[in-house]
Amino acid sequence: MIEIPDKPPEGAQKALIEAGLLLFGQKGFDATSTRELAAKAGVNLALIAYHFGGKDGLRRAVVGEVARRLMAVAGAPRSSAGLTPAAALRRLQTILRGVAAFIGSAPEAGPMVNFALTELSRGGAATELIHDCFIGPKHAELSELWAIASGADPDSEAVKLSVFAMIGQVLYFRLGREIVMRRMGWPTIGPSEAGRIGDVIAENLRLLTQGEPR
Amino acid sequence: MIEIPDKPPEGAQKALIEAGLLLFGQKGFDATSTRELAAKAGVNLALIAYHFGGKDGLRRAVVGEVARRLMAVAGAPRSSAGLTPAAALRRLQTILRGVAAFIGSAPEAGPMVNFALTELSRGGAATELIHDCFIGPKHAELSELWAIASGADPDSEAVKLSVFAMIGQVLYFRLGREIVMRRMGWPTIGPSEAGRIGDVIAENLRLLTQGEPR
DNA sequence: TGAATTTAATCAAACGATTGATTATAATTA
DNA sequence: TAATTATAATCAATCGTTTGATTAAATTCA
Repeated sequence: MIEIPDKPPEGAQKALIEAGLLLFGQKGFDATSTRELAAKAGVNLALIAYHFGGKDGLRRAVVGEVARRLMAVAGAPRSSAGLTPAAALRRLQTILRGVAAFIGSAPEAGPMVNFALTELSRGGAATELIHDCFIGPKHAELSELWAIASGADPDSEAVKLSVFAMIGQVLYFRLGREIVMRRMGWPTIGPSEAGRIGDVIAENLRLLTQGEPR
Repeated sequence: MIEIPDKPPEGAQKALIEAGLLLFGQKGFDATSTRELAAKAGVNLALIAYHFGGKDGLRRAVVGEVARRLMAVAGAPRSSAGLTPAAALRRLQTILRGVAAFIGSAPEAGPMVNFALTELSRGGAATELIHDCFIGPKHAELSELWAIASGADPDSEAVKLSVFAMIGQVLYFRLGREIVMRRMGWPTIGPSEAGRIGDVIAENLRLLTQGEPR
């Protein structure tokens, strides 16, 4: 069972969790040794077992911390009742621009996204947790906004799938970072490039929600 | 250096590469032991060193095989000269529908996509290879089609980014498979579900390329 | 108050198990 | 014959974990 700490850990625990988030995300769980973790955290090796019961306990703690941060980033769910289609679109665009900026250029986003997506694609125990406390509610909120903006039914399959597709768009710019940089001829993806990615996503959003259905 | 074999391997080599593709994709490279690989391949342990020089050599061989298969799936690049916008859109939709069907429901797609994306996100030596012989040319072809369909400049940043976003859409349905299934209430993603995903992507494609620019 | 005890945290060192790799020899195959 | 595969043993290195000792603060008790 994975639990979400209500308050951020401190001291050695915090150092180990941060080292885990970084190294697990960069190299993967199995490629990271406990000694490496301890060294990166500046902490004694035995503290992994002491605080988390073992390496896998640290993995669970990292998952919990990721979930905690994601919830903090996402913020409290805002009601979209009474929004005009234009306002709903604007809010969608703002959210996606924020996510694109964070995911594209925030230095801590890389390991976090890598770690989370690896956990998800391997179908570990993290799947349920991350779904329940982040993706589930957030997807529902985005679907509602999408429905208002486009005039469709929020519970329709097309809307729900479109929202997933929209999420996938953004995530790929982190996952395929190297490829994108190479192909675009960008030396890096900084705030400026992330902003231009956000522009394209926002424009896509407008076209997808405002276009005439056939 | 990674090389692409011009003809598919046979015998023990083939068995080992297939085991590698499966296990590396499912559990990750470092989580897979050489003994596990040999057992899954039904082959003796020493043959990994004999044929590939070691575990990492097998990894390179798997990358080469993935590149070979991707090129086979992608097929020869077709010229899009002289296409009408409507025809370009149709071809785009057909390609994406095919990719969605393969990625969404083909059983061998999971480990392959997992493996390839892990290699890409870790920025290993595979990045260059997969980019040069698959993503690069394919992205150029798709950009050309997109440009014809939408009337934009194929070399514009917006078109190139839109094509990446389009690719990201499709990939996410494999990577976030478990999440999508859970949220959609689908027990699995079979040909039927993959088809409906393809429908949404194709419709999105139409809206994105045919919508009025602002 | 002052001594005794408990508790939590940290440490260096070592443990047994597993890892990838190597070796020599035999059997098989083309 | 030459290339390939199987068998089985062994290697050094590294793995995750455990151990017993040490430290410092908190608690209890006389």
